[in-house]
Amino acid sequence: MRQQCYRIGELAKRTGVGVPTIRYYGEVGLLPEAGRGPGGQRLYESSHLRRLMFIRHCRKLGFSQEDVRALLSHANQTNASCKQVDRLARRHLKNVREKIAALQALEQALEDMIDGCQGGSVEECQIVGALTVGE
Amino acid sequence: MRQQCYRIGELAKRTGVGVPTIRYYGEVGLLPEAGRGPGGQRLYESSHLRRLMFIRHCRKLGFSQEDVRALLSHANQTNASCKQVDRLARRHLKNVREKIAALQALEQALEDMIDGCQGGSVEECQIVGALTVGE
DNA sequence: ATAAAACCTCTAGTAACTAGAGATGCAAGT
DNA sequence: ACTTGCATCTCTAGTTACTAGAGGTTTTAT
Repeated sequence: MRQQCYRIGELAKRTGVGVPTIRYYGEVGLLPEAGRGPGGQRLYESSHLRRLMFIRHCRKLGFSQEDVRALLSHANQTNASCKQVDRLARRHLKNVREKIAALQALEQALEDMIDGCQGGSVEECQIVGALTVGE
Repeated sequence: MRQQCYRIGELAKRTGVGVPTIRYYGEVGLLPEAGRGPGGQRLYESSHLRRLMFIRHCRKLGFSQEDVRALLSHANQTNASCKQVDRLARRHLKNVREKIAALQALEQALEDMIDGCQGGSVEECQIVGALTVGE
């Protein structure tokens, strides 16, 4: 009645997280360190698998490592209210929206710059001009 | 008939680039190293001022350091065609648009997650659920 | 038995700065 | 002349989140 064990490569395949990255997560404490086999290899259990999946989803959604830590600690207190989780998600959404807005402004500026360019020499180039004078 | 000279703090004030960043740009070769005064202080000339402005505008538009290097070298060959510059700007615009699209997908995913959350305990929280099961 | 694949540790590199320590330089006030 | 205080200097290390590589051991398959 022993637990199912995965070696690091197996875990990598099942989660889509690279092998070095898994080791790295162990080092920085995102993923508890695994037990070791006789030859020194890491042996992970299904709890690791679940946790690593969770981490991967968070990272895919762009949460920072710090956020992931917080989310993990909240997610494991099953009885607590999910207010904190909600708050974190909303804050992150706000960040994402701000980034989008900034990038859209950038997009506009680049479009204007490119539209102004008629070809020709650098001397007359609107792009270079815009970058030189700016603002 | 000597050139106007700026010390690093003055340059920082005029360009809005931080003092350590200016020194850093010197180190990595984005900005030519300045001459030194008797006490060893950097003394910049108006050419530095112009170049630093150019760099700052580029960085504000999100060009990478590598891009800035390329833009600078093109901008200084005044007779060359501005094709390269145009190409760089377009490539960058493409990157920006891709980033926007990715972030918008993210935004949607986060909105869905947050909308599903009814408050209550972590155990029933849709956010935690989504992060755990994912995909 | 041997060869290949997977694993191990450790160090260093990425981008683009930012922060800090500890030592001078310089201009102004007493 | 002296002191105060800000600006500047050099140098090292830290940030984020990994990724790459060297060089060695273990496991697995033939």
